[in-house]
Formats: sequence, C-alpha cells, structure tokens
Amino acid sequence: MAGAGYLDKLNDNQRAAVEFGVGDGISPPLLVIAGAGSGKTSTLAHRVAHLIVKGADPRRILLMTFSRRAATELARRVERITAQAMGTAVAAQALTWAGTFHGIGARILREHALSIGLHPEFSIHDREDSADLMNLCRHGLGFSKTESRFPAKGTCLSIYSRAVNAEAPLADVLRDHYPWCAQWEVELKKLFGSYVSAKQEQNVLDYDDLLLAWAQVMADAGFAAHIGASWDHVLVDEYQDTNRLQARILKALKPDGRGLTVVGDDAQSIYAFRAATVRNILDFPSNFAPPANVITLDRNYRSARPILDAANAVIGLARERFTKNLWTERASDRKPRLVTVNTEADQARYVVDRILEDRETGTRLKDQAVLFRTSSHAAQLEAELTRRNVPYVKFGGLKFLDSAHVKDLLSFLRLARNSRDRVAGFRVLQLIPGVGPKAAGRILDALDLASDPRAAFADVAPPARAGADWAGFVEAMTTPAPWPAALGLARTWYDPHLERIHEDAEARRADLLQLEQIAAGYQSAEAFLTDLTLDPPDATSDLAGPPLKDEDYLILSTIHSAKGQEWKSVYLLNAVDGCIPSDLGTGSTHELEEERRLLYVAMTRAKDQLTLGLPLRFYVQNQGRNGDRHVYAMRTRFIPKDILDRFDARHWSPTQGDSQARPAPGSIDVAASMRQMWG
DNA sequence: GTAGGTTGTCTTTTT
DNA sequence: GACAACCTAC
Repeated sequence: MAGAGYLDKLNDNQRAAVEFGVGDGISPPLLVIAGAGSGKTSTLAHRVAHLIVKGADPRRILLMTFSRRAATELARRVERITAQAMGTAVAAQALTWAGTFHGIGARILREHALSIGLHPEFSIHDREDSADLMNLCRHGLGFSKTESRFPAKGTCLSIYSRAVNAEAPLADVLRDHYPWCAQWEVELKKLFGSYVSAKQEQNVLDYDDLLLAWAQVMADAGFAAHIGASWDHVLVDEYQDTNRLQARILKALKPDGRGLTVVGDDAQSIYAFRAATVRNILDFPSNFAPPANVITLDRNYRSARPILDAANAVIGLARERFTKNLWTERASDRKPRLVTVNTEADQARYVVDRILEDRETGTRLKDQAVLFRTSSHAAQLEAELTRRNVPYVKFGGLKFLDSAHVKDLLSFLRLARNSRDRVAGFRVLQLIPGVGPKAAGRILDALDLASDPRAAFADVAPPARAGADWAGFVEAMTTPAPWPAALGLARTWYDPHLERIHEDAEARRADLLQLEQIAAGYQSAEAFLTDLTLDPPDATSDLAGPPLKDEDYLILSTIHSAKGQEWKSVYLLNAVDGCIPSDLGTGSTHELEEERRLLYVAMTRAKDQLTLGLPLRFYVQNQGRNGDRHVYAMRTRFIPKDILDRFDARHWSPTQGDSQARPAPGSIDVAASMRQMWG
C-alpha cells in the first residue's frame, strides 16, 4: 500500500495486528497473543505509530506496560517509526500517558485527589515500608506476644496484598496459599482493618492502593466515564501478568472494549505469585459482545531452531496450554548445551571461561547474559567474575532502595514532607542516640496534634538523653531548602550517623552521593520520591560500582527481570530440582506450572546459543537441624529423559575440561560424581 | 527507656 | 546470614 512503507517489514499476522480496526473510527477490542520472540514490542510500537499516522492524538493514547523501562523503550520506537512514516517525529513526550498500571494510577489519584477524598501530597510506601507499617499495627494489637507464633510482617503483607489484588476473600486466600496461617483468620482480619486505618491517618498509599483506589473510583459510573473519556485508545502489554484488579480497572475504562488492545502470551505468565492470573488473557475475548478479535503471532524471529525446539519441548509438557508451538526459519546445528559440573564453583568457572572465550571471538559481553531463578544463585558467579575482573551489572534481587542507609535518608525527606508518616518517623527518630521506640512514638504523637507540623519539631520536648543530637536534627528538619538542595542538607545531617552505625560507611556514602545525582534531575521532592518508589534503580552497591556506560559489561539477571529481553548467548545457572523449580514453588500444581514457564522464559531469551548449568553437588544452608550441608542435585524435572535428545549433554570439570556426558545426566550421576570426588 | 547481646526462626520471584 | 523476640545492664 502506498505511503505505508513503514509497515512493509511486518509479516502478515503482525500487520493484521497493527492495522486491525485502525482508520474506521475507534476499533473494536483486540487480543494479540504474541509468543516469545515473535516481534511483540515491535508490533505494538507499530500499532501505536499507525494510530498516530492515521490521525490519533498521541495525548489521547494510554499505554500500559509492565515496567517503566518497557514504556520508555516503546515510546522511543514509536517515535522512530512515526519519524520514518511522517517525516516529522512525534516526540516521545507526546505519548504523555505511557507507564505502568501503578504509575498511571498514582498520577490519576494525585490529579483527582481532592475530589476523591485523598490528600494530594500522599506518600507512597514501597513493600518494605508497608511491611514496617504492618508491623507497627501488629505490635499495636498485641499480636507479637501470642502464645504460638503469629505470621511475620512480610507474610501478613503478602496475605493482605493477595486478597486485594486477586479480589478474593481472606478465607480463600488463607486456604489456597497460606494454609499454615489459617488459624489466624480472625486476627488477620483485625490487623488488616488496623493497617488500612493507619494508612489513611498517615496520608499514605501502598502499591496495592494505587490499583485499589483507582478501581474503587472507577466503580462510580460518572467518574469512570469521565476518566475513560480521557483516552481514545488503551493498549496494554504483558497482559498475562495482570491481576483481577487490573482487569477490572480496564473494563471500567472501556466497558464496550472499543479502542482496547491487549497483548500477551499465556506461556510466559510468571507473576502468579503476585496474584496475576492467566484467566485475564484467556477470558478477554468473551468479556465483550461480540467477542474480541484474536490475532496470534507464532513465528519466532529470535532463537535458532534447536533452541526453540528444546524450549517447545519443555513447554509442551505443561499441563494446560493455550498457545501453539512457535516456529522459526533460523536454522542452526547447535543444540542447547546441558553441562553437568561437580559443584557450583565449577559452574561459575565454566561459565566465565566460555563467556571470555566467546568474547575473544567477537561476542561482546553485552550480548551475553547469565540468568538464574533466585538472586542468591549468582553469588559464586559474582565472586568468580570479580576475581577475574569481568565487569557486570546485576538485575533483580536486592535493590538499591532496600539498603538501610538509603532508606534512612529517604525517610528523613518523607518525614519532612509528611509528618504523619509514622514508618518514616520511627526510622529517622531512632537514628538519634537516646531515642528509642517510646520516645519516637511520643514525638510522633505530638506532631500529629500540631497545626503546623514543621514548626512543631522545634516545640517538641527533646528526649533527655538525646542532647546536642536533637538540636542538630531539629535544625536540619526545619531549615527550608529548595529541591534538590534539601537532599544535600539531609545528607549532611545523616553523615555522622552513617559513620557511627555502619562499618562500611565509605561505600554507603558513595551510594548516597549517587542518589543526590539522581535527585538533581527532578523538579520536586515529591516527584523524586514517587518515581523512586515506583521505579527503583537496579544498581547494587557492588564493590566494583556501576560500569561506565560505554564500557562492555556482562548482564546478570533473575529470570523475572529478564522478561522481554534477548541476548545472543544465554547461560542459565542451576537447572536442577530445588532451584528450578524452586523447592518453595512445588507446593501446588499451579505453582509448579509457573516454575515450568519460568524455565521456558529463560530458554527463549537466547538467540544463538543456550547453555544450562547443572551442578551435581550442592551446598545448602540451614536445611534441617544439622545446619549447612551438601546435597546431591537432580536435573530439573522439566527436562525429563524423553526430551533429553534436544540437548547436547556434556560434563565439564576443571581438570578434564569438556567431555561428552558419561553417563547420561540424571539420578545416576550421583554415583558418578561421588566417584569423581576421589579422583 | 534505651542499647546491646543472645537465641530461635525462616530463607523466591516484583510493581 | 538476616530478622524478630527476648534478656540484661545501664
């Protein structure tokens, strides 16, 4: 078609997904089932661009993705395509409504705060903060002193969160997911009531509230119509990882489905632990009358055929499947490697050896990645990389924001802005020597009653033991400072405490300086704090520090954080039972199936080469009463004997190198490795 | 009431 | 190897 050259590179199905309903007013609802590597992001970007080229106002397009990184990438691609198609670029900023469900929710709630009974300067608690508040309530109700042990704060929060996100009654949540807590149903109900009141008294919203409050205001028909009318087109990516609450919001936004497009792949659903349900994507068509159209993208452009064959074999054993196998024309004779090694240390050495070898022959570190189920699985590899001076960046696992020093500093800022935020208050006040829980509680009570909280800091009777530290605190808290100077001021106050509390003050100080750099990019403390909570940086305070941007570095990532990404060569650590599936995830069939999909997601990240590591002897911490010990691992149950022929099975040891696997990997390897231990 | 030390429990994935 | 609850000394 003339003038539509920017669509020429798409295959028929992709093109159908891009063009569906565009140009005939607002299109009917559309579901795109996009398999791994099928050009999903590109198709979505083309659809948005196509809408714009055909006259849609980019400011009236709502784009919801799973992470903000994905939203930014999508906006960038849309910009490139429209530039090519129209000659003039539609600036990425013109897509003003691109972000995560949580981020968009926060924005809507803040904009309409006054008319829906919220304080416009509400603070947002991350998971850790929410757990701390839950803990305050837990103590307040006396549940920390029960005869038999009451669930820990994090468990309480998870139960609450699941009930909210799955829109399920507490009793069901306890029965299906937390049976060991079922005896506490009455107490938990009371606790959650107290937790909700506490949030409201303190002008605080947690992650779940961003969806819950949004969904609740959408229950009002007038308001829903008003909000829904803000956008002509609503597009949602990774729909398989949304939960019921999110589906309800979407339905309220576009009740007849007109203008609605959702994209996803049920085979890649890996967030059920967060109450995501694959039913959303499966039931989407029948939500509407007539049912939504479905377009399937099943041609894979990413992986070479042997990799795809192996991945298809793995997912082919899933109990339930809805999408068919992917196909590709990318031939190759390199099967995925399944490498048994004796120990995790050997695995680390093997992986680093291969990575450096490939780099010598032209595969940059950036084109290679190491994936793992759990952040801690990478510990030995990280040590090996550091020892051999290989730069890397790790995604997933411990976040920058979770470290005590960063939280201390941010709590100071939060308390200055919202003196009712007791979680922040408790944390900051107890940094002052001589102030413990009682004094902190008394001070916060006094602040609650004050008409001008900021001035009230000066009026509060200082705790006797605090001395000069108190004066310094009040001074820092009440000195007015513009943003971002306020952060500098807070840091100056915090520095002596940092020195006093932490042995490794130097490394932590560097983190805080980095935080100050980030802060400089924001207009206000509020914007900074909100953004940081909703989209925390992935950097960890590694000894090496973050590599420079133009440097070559290796990617380490949890499988979850690797979603949507691809690399030429991918290594997966610990493809053994107990790791994948995680021995915590084998409780129900449901959980087990999710672990299978995780393996599938990991395998389908690879373009040219895939390597699964399989350490036979395993060091486990604190399993049972005997403390640490070694156990013998079995190959992951998701690669049973009958699909083993899709892999190139080998054994590697530091002394003998690479050899054809003798004997076939499996339970029999236990005996083999025991012999090898002695020679 | 606070600080600091000891013991027992639980240990994933993330917006 | 981290956290929560408890204990003891100021």
